[in-house]
Amino acid sequence: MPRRYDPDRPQRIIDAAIRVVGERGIAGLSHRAVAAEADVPLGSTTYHFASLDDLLVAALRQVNGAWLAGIEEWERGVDASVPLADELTRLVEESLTGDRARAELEYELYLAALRHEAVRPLAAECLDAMVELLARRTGDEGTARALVGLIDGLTLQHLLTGREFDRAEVRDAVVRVLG
Amino acid sequence: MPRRYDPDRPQRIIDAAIRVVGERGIAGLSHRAVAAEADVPLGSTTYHFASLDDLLVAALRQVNGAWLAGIEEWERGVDASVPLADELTRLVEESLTGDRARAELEYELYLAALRHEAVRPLAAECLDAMVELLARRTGDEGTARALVGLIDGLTLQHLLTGREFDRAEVRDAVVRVLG
Amino acid sequence: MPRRYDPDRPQRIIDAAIRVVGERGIAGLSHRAVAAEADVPLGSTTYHFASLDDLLVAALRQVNGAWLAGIEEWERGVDASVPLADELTRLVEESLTGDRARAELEYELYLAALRHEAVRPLAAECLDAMVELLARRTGDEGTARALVGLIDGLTLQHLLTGREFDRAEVRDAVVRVLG
Amino acid sequence: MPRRYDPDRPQRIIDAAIRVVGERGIAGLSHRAVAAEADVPLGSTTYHFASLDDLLVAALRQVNGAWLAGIEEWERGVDASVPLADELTRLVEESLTGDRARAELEYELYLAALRHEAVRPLAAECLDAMVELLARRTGDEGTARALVGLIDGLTLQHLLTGREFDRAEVRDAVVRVLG
DNA sequence: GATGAATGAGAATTCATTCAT
DNA sequence: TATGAATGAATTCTCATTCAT
Repeated sequence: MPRRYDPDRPQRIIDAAIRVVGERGIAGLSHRAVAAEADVPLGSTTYHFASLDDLLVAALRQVNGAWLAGIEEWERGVDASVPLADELTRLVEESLTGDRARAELEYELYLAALRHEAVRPLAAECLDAMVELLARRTGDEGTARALVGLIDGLTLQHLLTGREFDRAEVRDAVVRVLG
Repeated sequence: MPRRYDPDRPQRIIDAAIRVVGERGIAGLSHRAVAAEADVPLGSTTYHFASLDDLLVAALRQVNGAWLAGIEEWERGVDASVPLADELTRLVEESLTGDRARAELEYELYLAALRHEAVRPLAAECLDAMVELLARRTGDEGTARALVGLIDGLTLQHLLTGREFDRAEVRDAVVRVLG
Repeated sequence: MPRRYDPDRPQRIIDAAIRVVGERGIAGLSHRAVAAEADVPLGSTTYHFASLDDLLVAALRQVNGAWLAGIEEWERGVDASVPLADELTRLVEESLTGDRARAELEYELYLAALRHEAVRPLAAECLDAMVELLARRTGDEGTARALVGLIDGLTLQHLLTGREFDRAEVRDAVVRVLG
Repeated sequence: MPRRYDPDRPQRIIDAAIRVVGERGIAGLSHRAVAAEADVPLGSTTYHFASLDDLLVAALRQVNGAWLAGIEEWERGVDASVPLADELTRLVEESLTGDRARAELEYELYLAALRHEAVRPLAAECLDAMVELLARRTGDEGTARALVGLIDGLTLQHLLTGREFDRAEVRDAVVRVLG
């Protein structure tokens, strides 16, 4: 087998890792699985990412980045003439009715951080960024934090129970928290 | 070595499994680890629980039961003369300032449910029970669901960021959701 | 492949480990090599000896035992009418002109103990046993220790330089240490 | 990154290799470990030393050289008015009470030589040099060889058993071998 | 000349599960 | 019924060496 010159192999390994986590969860992440998914030799994954933790963090950092970009795009698209509650409800709805695998991936990040020391800063960073962004709209950090909590909690409920998304109910709760 | 008469060995195995999950997370659950923790032969764990999933479900079912019992005890102790928001804030505070390992264990249940088909009903049951219980107080399921979401989300925030518990802030959010 | 009932498999694994160390040195000891040599599955070696250290210690303990038995046999065969120096010289000669692999194995034990925490007690035990045994003949521990040192050092010299065994020279040195 | 002009990089790699062997033993020697310790790129170690054996031999040759220099310095410092036994005892004492890591390193050379074809000449050279040097004092090669054996054997005993250094005992043995 | 990248082999362990006793 | 033994697959990680740049 020829030795391929492959300058963005690290990036391809990260992408493969994200797909693996998306499909099998963080518990299913392994050097082998990633190597197979990226179609690179096993040793290549450990060459570029010395430990599985390194790879996990690199992958989650990228997921985080994409998530933050999505949020910021949402913010830029917010219509000032529409109540914030409507726009937030839309955000939740799009997250839930869109790619379920992606939503699961994002929440798996949160929960993995509970056990994974190395992942906690990533999750915290995500939370903080979301709070800060919402605080710019609400003018009040406490309210922003409550909103993030509410949204996260409701999203988890839906992911776990499979209940249908109820737009009015979510909107109503958001309105109340906004005060 | 005499074959000991040991009628509650299955229970002791479950208890050991809970300790193992509490210490190492669900990813750290293994027949071997449980057998060592319970001080029973390895074969005993597979004899009483044919697969690791069976053992995991049995353990989580027990954790759930204890959690529900705790909630119900909280409900019985609720002072009708005190605003519900105060009692709920106290509930969150006690969960966060008490045994962190226990809180993590409960949220790890959520994580497991995201990926583990077999665990999802347990998580859903827990959520539904909490909603039902709160609905008895709020008189309204939608509000109860929003409350549960808010509480879960805020608890996760605290577990992940390590931020200090801010009683006034939490209480304020609960008050708003209660309407 | 049928699951063989094989009650003395642990012993066979130890024997295989000794052969492996004999042929490739302690650095060449690996689960794989032992499994192949013993003709058992790889997992079998780790089942019976949880870590490679465990296996190494078990193997060296057996080598030690055989060595001690050899020394004790030598002692029982010592002819009281022959000067001790002659009998000791014979002991060294037999060790050097006999199975070179065995002699190397025994000295590798000594030297491995320098780095291997787990092996040190074994080497020390061997040394102490030899000293005690010789002290019974010399009546004096200090002399016994010097004798053991001399014998070990000369043996190493021969193993390392490949110099021919010079009976008179060795005997002469032993005589002097005996005083 | 500029290509630095670094004419004694090979020497720095050797020094790093000696430190690695000193800390982790010969079994712990690897290109990677040396590259990290010397703070040079991995490829640099294989560029200057084509195989790991080459590097090991270069490192041990240097250790040998330092050891021989130490012995020769000892010889030059020998006080003719002091009995040779006293000076030899001092030599052993200094080796044992000084840097234990250094003493271990020197005896690890012996271990390596037992198994490593390429290292044997180095060990033999060391032994021969010491014998020759002592023979200049004793006037007799056989006695010198016995002395070297005694010293090596006693040193090993102390390294392995951790017994306290007993000056009188060692001196007594040396006196006897000197005849 | 010099070096980062690449790779395939092999290292120790862990493990769920099966099966003979 | 209960359990120690057994096994094969999979785990992470390390490594010597080669090679394209």
